[in-house]
Amino acid sequence: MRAFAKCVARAPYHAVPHSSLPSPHPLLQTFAGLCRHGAFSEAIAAMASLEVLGLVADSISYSDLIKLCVRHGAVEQGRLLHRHLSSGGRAPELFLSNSLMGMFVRFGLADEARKVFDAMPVRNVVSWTTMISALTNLGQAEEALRLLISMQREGIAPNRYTFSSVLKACLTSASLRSMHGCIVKHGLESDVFVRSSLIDVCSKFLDMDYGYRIFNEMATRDLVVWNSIIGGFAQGGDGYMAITLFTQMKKAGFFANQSTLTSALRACTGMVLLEMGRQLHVHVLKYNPDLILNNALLDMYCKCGDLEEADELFDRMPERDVISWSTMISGLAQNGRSTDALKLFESMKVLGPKPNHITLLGVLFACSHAGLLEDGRHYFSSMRQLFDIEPGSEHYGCMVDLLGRAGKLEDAMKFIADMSFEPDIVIWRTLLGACRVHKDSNLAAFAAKQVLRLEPEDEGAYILLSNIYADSHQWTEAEQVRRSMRDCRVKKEPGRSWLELGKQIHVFIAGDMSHPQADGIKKELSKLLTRTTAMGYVPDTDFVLHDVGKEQKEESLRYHSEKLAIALGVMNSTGAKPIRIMKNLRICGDCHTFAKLVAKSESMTIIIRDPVRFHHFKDGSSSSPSA
DNA sequence: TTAGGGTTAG
Repeated sequence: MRAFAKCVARAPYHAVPHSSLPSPHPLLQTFAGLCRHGAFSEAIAAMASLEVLGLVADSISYSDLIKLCVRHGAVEQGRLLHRHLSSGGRAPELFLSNSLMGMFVRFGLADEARKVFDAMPVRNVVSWTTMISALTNLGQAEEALRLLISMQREGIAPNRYTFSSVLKACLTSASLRSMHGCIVKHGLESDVFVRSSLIDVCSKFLDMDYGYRIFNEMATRDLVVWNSIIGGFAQGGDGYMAITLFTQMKKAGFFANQSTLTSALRACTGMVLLEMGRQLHVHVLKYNPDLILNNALLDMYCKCGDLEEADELFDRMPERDVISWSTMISGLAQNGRSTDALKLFESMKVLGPKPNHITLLGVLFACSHAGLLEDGRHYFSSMRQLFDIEPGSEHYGCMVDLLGRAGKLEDAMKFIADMSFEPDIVIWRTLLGACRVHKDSNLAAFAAKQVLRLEPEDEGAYILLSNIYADSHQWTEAEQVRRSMRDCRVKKEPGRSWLELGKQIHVFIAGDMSHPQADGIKKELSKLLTRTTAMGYVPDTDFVLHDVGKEQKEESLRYHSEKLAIALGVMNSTGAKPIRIMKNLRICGDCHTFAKLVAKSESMTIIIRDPVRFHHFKDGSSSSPSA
């Protein structure tokens, strides 16, 4: 009733008789009709005639024409329209200026949007929000925040649209919290759009406690909010939390969309949960998965070591972008199929999109892990010439790894010295690792000092340095390093291996026999040791770095976490599926040999993933030459 | 006429 009364009140009781109004120019009527009916080219042509005659049409027609320019992606015509509306040096009216800004933003022409904005004599909240949103999307955070302050100085209050946009411009946890305070002051803290932005920004700062609190305080949630919180945990590395929330979301009655599934898959990838990833794949098949979801699925199979499934998916994908190709190339390389990775890169050069710096990282990784020194040099030197990619520190790191593995420590050192920028900690760590393998304690000491200069609490450097001294039986020096480690309160992260059996995850720590089936595992391990010893396995006590007796060393090797996991895997294996084991530290040389022989004696496939790569053991051979 | 979520490496 109230709406009806309003209409009546606005009705033109004293309308001017038609005959007394000047009749509009016929061209204006034609122009209005063309705009209203979407006749784009004709409307633009008519606009040129209006210009010649010095006629100005009505705002609704111009607004329709702006929408048509956007729909047709017609940048030049849009500019023409802007010029037409600004003719005579006057700014278009507020509503039209806002629309023009929106049009330029959609065309990615923020500078031109800014010109419209600056020329406006009056601006409303939409004008300010459009400009702020354009700036945040361009990463011009400071300018966006400056505009937020200016608009308030001019007496315009930001609304839910403004805050949803400007939150991306918070670059520190502190600025996020102060912006949250501002949102509360404006009474907008319960808006779902604002909250999902808040949660998203929290995840960027890895401040998920704060994000989770905001999420929990919400009375009503929509799918995007669930996606923000699940995505936040998945990207922040807390896969367990992401999966838990994914389950809760489904219980709350929401249906996962492509975005949700992408995050859930990322969580599985992070935790190397192949079985759960496969279950999600079944879920994905209900949709027509888009490129991003397929890429996430591809990455999950690669990172979980199921290359057959990854290969098949890659072939089946209806569309592949640079991420798909890079994922597959790195996946092959990480799973020990470097030659296939390089073959795929060669076909990408012919059939695929232009490689980017990440693609080249995968290629160099493939070379370094297969010891393909010359290929590596070739690809590295071709980066600039062929692909216009400037090598970054990661690419240099791969080259140092490649030279280091090949035992060319001096070349690696020279390579570092020739770098145009300061070597970072990763490069020094890589050199240090190579020094350990090739037992160059002098260079190792130098590299370790560089690492500790950049990161005084780097436990890896202490351990590697101590290992080098222990390898060369310099026990006093080894002990000295361990003592400085203790002084700095740096502790060695314990080796941890885990495997999925059904829906259970079994975790083992070196020497820890608290597993409920510990007795069975011990027996199985003895059996496996007897069989592998008969095949020539000799415990490689070089990998035990304490100054202890031979028997003690062997005892310590026997219960390395990956050996315990292998034993449990063999006990529960039907032989049909590979045994998949994950490890938090790099696999040691002794366990590498042991796994290879167990795979042969038991006729099984064993796949061990360490933080750097996968090791596939089958028929007594391995995808990796050594640890 | 203005707003929020998902993919490769590290």
